[in-house]
Amino acid sequence: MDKKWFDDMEAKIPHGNVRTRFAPSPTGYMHVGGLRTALYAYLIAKKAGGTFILRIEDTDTARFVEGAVEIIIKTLNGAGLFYDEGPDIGGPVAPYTQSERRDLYKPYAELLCEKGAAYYCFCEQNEASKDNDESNFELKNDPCRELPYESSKERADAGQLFVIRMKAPKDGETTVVDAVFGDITTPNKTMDDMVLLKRDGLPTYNFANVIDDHLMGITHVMRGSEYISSAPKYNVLYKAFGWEIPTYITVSLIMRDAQNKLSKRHGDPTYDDLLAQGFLPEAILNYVALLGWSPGGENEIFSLKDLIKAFDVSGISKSPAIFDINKLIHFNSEYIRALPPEKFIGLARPYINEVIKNKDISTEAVAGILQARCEKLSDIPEKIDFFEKLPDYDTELYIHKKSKTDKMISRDMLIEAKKALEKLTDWTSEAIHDTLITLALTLEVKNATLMWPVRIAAAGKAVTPGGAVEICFILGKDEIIRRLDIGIERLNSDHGG
RNA sequence: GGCCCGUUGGUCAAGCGGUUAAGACUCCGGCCUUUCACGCCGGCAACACGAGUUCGAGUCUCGUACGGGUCACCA
Repeated sequence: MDKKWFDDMEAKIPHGNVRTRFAPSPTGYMHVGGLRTALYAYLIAKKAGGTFILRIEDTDTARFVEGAVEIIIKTLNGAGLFYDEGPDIGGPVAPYTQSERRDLYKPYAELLCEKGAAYYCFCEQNEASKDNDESNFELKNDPCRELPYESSKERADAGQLFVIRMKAPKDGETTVVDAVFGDITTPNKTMDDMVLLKRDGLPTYNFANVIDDHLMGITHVMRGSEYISSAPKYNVLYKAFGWEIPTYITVSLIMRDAQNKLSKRHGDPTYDDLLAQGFLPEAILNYVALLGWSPGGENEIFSLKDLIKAFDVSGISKSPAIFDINKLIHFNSEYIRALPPEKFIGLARPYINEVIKNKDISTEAVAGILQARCEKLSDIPEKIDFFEKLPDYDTELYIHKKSKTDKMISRDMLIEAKKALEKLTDWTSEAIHDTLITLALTLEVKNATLMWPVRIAAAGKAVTPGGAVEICFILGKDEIIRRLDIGIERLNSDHGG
């Protein structure tokens, strides 16, 4: 490729103050760690008023997954991490999918060969190094490394199959500067001649990354710590090209426990799994932001907007963090409770309708008693199933020490409650409440002595969302009278033997 | 095995040479209350270990141990 071509490429590079990218490989799902990387990259860009870019790294043709790119796009948009440039929306350095950029990489690899910083390698694919022999870690000297450039080029041009490898320095050391980890210095002799361009003509991840980060004008490169040992090699490439090295921001892994990182294979939930389990995107984002990053203060609740303001690279932790579903649940219930009621009703409706088919039962009213009481939306069905159908409960439930009830007392209370409620024409929460409270007063029993049996008869469950009054109201007069009768009947027959 | 990185309660974490070592989650008490939940009050629980440096070390240095990452024509 001639010099002009390279110059043209250079000329196209945008020079924003801050440009970050999320560069996932389309695997078919988004894991929690990926979401966090995307979030941090987004935050860094937005905090600086910069540009956030989505780039798809699909140079492994063997791993093509149908619909995987759509999942990534859907996730990012769903989480509110809107990118300014990307495969579906384009941008100044399109395309943003590496497979569509395939012809860009080879000229750069060849340029490196020409400069003597890389070489054509004609060896058979080395299957030995990818096997499982754990004792074989030696860096081998590639015989093609010493081949003269001109003759290699001729062989390649003549159609002989080849890969292009980087010529790693043998002496000295390389220092990588990382915004999180500081300076990391490694001896160059531990660097291998990594493949830049594969036999199929496509670049390796490592090479494509360097090329595209440069060509897209990326200023801050964010990635997981699994790439930290490759960073010295990136520096060698940048140096060979004479390009400016971006700011590296390396984040530690998210683990499932002290030994293993979070993985779908081990059954750890992906982002979509979490959504399906009834977690809110905002809660997931908030939790994930705090996994490996600390704002310093005592507040833990951050909207995306708040995060943009608060985020700072200096708060990123070097040590890995264990994903704790309990804490996520905590965030989720906080977010659910903070939702405007109309919003909550909308989210809860499908879960409520799952078990409640009876049209007389108000979804809004059920949602009302639920909002403060659910940690995940998926908890809803089992909490409210009794509204639809009175469970076949045990009369032992009527015995409650703190409320001073036993079966005898409960039966009497139900009879009194039935009488009082039957007379009630104005079926509102207030009216039911007043009626029952007045009744307790008249009977000279504590509120609980009356309320407990009524609630048990109404719900057939020891634990319910909401109290006797709310449940009565929601079920409606007819149904309550019917359930009170059932309760009385059960207690009678229970007693009579 | 080489190279690199990490190590504050069960978990997330604050802490940047002098603190009674924050806070949150979990768990356990108590209060509130018509159950539960919410809310409020309280409690359990930590600087991996060993040498230095220093008047003084969770904080600095070096070792040790443990854990992780990486060593593919995968990303």
